[in-house]
Amino acid sequence: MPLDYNHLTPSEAVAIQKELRQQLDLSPLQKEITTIGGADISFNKYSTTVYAGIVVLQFPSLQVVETKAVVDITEFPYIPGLLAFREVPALSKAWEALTTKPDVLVLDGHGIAHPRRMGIATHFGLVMQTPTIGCAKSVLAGKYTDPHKEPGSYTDLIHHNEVIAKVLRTKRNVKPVFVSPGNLISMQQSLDIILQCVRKYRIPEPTRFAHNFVNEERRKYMSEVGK
DNA sequence: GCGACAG
DNA sequence: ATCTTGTCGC
Repeated sequence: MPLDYNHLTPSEAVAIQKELRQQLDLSPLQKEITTIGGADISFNKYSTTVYAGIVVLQFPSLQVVETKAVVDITEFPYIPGLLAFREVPALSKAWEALTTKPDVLVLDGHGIAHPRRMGIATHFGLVMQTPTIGCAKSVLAGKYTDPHKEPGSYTDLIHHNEVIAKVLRTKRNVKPVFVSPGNLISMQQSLDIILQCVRKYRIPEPTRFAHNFVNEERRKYMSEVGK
């Protein structure tokens, strides 16, 4: 049965995070990576309709092999620290619809770089029992010093004396991105994989493609129907 | 109590 | 996140 977090109160959501967290496994992924996925959500401001999508790419060539999108309704609001309760249900449906489950999935948001180590990538990885990586565009928790300006340089994002993410400069003269493991993968592997996914833009290809894809789906759906 | 705060 | 064209800067 599909996930339904719609009628949860924030404190109930936090309780679920603390429960799920006990199953977290950040040991190195043994399997060789042949495919990688990118997941994202798009929606119209003030609307509860969300468009969730996942793009599967060949790795390391990054050629797209499959795309899947679903339209869903989300009642849960955006609350910093509880993003997963708003987006994971819809993303799970897109995941189930995939013909090819990627070896690892990159989500638009944090993995363990979260106040309770339960960012959206970690949450999704625990619920779906699959390897995930979080790649966020801004920080939610922790402190860091700016990485050098050379592409590929990085520093540590630290929270309560723990390294919770790598602050990575993907391109010259752009803000860094925050890479952290979600579940079933290590911090070092997460960083290595994301580095191999950087091409011409600041955002690594998996999430960049997913972002473009869900936006296209949203506009297409709005013109076909009217909502 | 005050400030911060993924998408 | 989303609404949006041109434009300043490396």
